Amino acid sequence: MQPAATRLIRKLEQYDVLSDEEKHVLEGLPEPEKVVGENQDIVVEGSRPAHSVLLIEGFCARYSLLPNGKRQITAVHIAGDFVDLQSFLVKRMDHAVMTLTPCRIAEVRHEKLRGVVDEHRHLSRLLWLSTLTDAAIHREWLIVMGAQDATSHLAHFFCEMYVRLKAIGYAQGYRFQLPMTQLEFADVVGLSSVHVNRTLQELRGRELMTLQGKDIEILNWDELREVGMFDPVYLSNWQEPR
Amino acid sequence: MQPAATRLIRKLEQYDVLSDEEKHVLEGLPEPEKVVGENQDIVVEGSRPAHSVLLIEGFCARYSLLPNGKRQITAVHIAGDFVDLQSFLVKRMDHAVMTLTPCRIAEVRHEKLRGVVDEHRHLSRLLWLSTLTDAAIHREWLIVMGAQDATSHLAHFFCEMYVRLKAIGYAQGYRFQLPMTQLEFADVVGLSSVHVNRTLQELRGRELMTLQGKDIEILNWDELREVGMFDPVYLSNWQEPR
DNA sequence: CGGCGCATTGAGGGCGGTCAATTGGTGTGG
DNA sequence: CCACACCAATTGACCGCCCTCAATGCGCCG
Repeated sequence: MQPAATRLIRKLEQYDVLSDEEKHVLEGLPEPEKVVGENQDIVVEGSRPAHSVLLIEGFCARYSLLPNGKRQITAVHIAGDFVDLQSFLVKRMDHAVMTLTPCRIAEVRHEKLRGVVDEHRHLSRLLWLSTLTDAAIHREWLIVMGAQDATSHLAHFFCEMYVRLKAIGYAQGYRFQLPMTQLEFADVVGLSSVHVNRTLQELRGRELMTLQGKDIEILNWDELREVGMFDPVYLSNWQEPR
Repeated sequence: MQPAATRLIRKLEQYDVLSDEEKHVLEGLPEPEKVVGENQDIVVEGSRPAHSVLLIEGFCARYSLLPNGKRQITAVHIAGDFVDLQSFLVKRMDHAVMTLTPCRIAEVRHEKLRGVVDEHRHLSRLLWLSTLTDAAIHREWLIVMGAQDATSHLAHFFCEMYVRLKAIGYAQGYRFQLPMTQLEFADVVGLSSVHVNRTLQELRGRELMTLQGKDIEILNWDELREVGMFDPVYLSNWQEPR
């Protein structure tokens, strides 16, 4: 079994148990792995891809550029995420996806995906569910963006990334790596990088977390959660097995 | 044919042509219509509904309440929208849905939906697509929320609502009804109602639009679009027929 | 060693928030 | 028909969060 399929299987097993046959079907799905450097667009706005991208290793961001020159990051993707599964059903990309780090990716051709979705009801629902989880994260970001201040917003973001990274085994205790610059944080939370910097100092000063380069340690999970008003249900809200 | 099914069919026909058989299947889906007064919760946060709600007539809002006392509206739904289709696959509602006006709704039981989705690949994809359109709107709201100022944000919101209402025949020329209070606008755009009020005065003062009570008229579409950096592609970005 | 990108700091300003009062429209009961 | 209650819209005053501009430090790499 190639690693790309492993990733995909593990991803969908988050949602429900897979039969051996289903796993076998999934193994045939991804194309051979590719390696991409950092700060590269892997999906271009306005394009009309014939495949979706499965992220095997690394970090990516979905983003849009506005006429006023600002960039808004609308999602941060980690290993195992289907970065643009929606492009399977949607005509044209209304945003771009770039790598934040060097990445290993595998493409999944829509043509093949179509076959799997049409033939395997259960897998089809799981893939649908995976886009619904994306939407749930979008909604949560919207809530935080609209109703929380800078400190709270950043706290929430770090809580979310911690939970998601922990879930795929990318955290040791309360330590994890988040290879993003403060400018990228700023484009996630809709603040200036200057203010992000000051807010990070506040989070450090309150001894909620440390952040040096890419290395983060959460020092006080309970309080960080409270400051960020973070409730992780939106991240793992799928139906139980059947 | 009952009106509820008509609505659902028209909704999916936005995405692709439906066969007579498919239409027939959809006709059997909605339960008898219900009427709900304004400011009522029709989906409760934390609940685990056995049906999804199809909005036949009226306006609804998805919203979340935060520990800090604020309310964030994450979506505004209009006639024809499937208000919580995602609850079909997601365990528990992570937000609530309330009526903004008196509404006519029809429930669609998940049990029945499951049958349709399993038996009809094409309909299944169209329903999936409808949740992807919701997600696209979420992303767009995120972008606007994070990267545009108050004037621009409200202009964008009115552009979006105009295009969506126009598409279902709810606008005459550049006039339409949007039965929301300024406080509700505020909870959409993440501003205080005081500032919304002042921003509306600016939009009026620049002769971009009028707004008296529920009645809106767009006076200068091109400039309103430009101010709001509004590009409607995200609203109708689905694949062509097949 | 020099260059470059990122982090950090300072100063000043503006957008939008909060608090509070007033106006106005609408529905209801006397 | 008027009085009153209630809710939405509006206005004013003041404040604070976050922005912009700009300079400085700092680590990494060629």
